Amino acid sequence: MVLEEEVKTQLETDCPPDAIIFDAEKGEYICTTTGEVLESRLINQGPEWRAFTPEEKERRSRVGGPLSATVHDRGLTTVIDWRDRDASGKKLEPKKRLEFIRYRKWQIRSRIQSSVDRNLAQAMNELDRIANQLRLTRAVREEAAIIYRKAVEKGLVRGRSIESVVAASIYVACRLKRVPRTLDEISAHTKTNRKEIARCYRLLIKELGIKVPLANPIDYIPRMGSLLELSGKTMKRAADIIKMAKQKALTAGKDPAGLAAAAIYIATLLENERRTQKEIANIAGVTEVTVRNRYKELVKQLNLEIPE
DNA sequence: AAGACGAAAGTGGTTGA
DNA sequence: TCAACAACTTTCGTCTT
Repeated sequence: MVLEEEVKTQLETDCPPDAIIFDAEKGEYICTTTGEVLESRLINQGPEWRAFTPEEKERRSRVGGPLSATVHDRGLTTVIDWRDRDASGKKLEPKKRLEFIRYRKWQIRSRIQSSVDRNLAQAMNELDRIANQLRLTRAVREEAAIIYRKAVEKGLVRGRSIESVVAASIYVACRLKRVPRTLDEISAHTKTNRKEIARCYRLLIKELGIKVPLANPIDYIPRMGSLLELSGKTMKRAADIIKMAKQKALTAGKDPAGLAAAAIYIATLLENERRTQKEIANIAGVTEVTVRNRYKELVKQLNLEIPE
């Protein structure tokens, strides 16, 4: 990506630009000489909406950010900070300070300053942070925000860390929107472990009555494929293999990521775009052994001919 | 030397009594 | 709550390219 190349030259470091690699997964720039993580600069997908009708334009083109479920108060207000400091961080003079206390009081009165609000404010921060690192689309974020809101309203967050419930909401949103992210990927960006997030995830589906479509290995292919820099043809091939496997009911109970990995491995062999099992396994978040096992199964059951 | 393969033991999560 | 169980991981030795 051109953009990333540009960023490399702007990073404050002694590393030569061509020694820097970009980890698209984490959104980090890493220096290959020192192993140092230089900066986690991510493209923030800002307001992006279009007006289709004149009325819409009228309504939407007024000042202020877009309405969004990912901001706790839907992005409508400015918050006066509780610290008695000005923008540069200096203490305010006593007189000014009193003034601000007055302002703040009014602001608090003018909003419903419930615990729910405060919880949401913090949660939406977390959500944005994690979603940024996972490079999730706006649609997924909105979905996650809505799910989280419901969870708060149902009192499901009490006794659990905000972060883990947020992470679980994101996971649910990903599943619903068919954006494959594994629990491991999500937990890698949080302080909580996978187990806790999985527990929250189960709670969410149960309590909110959410029906989650079964994870489909095919959904993993485009992303894994692009990380491996495979051609579209190879990805198509991998998808076909999964389809065949599904018809033969070979997919039940198997880790979808492992299946996708195996299908990709086979496709690379068939299309002569060889990748090692290790490369694929790393990206899929499974081990070589699993790739191998699935690969063996698939080849056998589908009677595939693997060229030398 | 790196990759592929497979056996064997270990791990974490689910299920069912 | 516990044990059985399936899928997956870890580890390691061997074979292949």
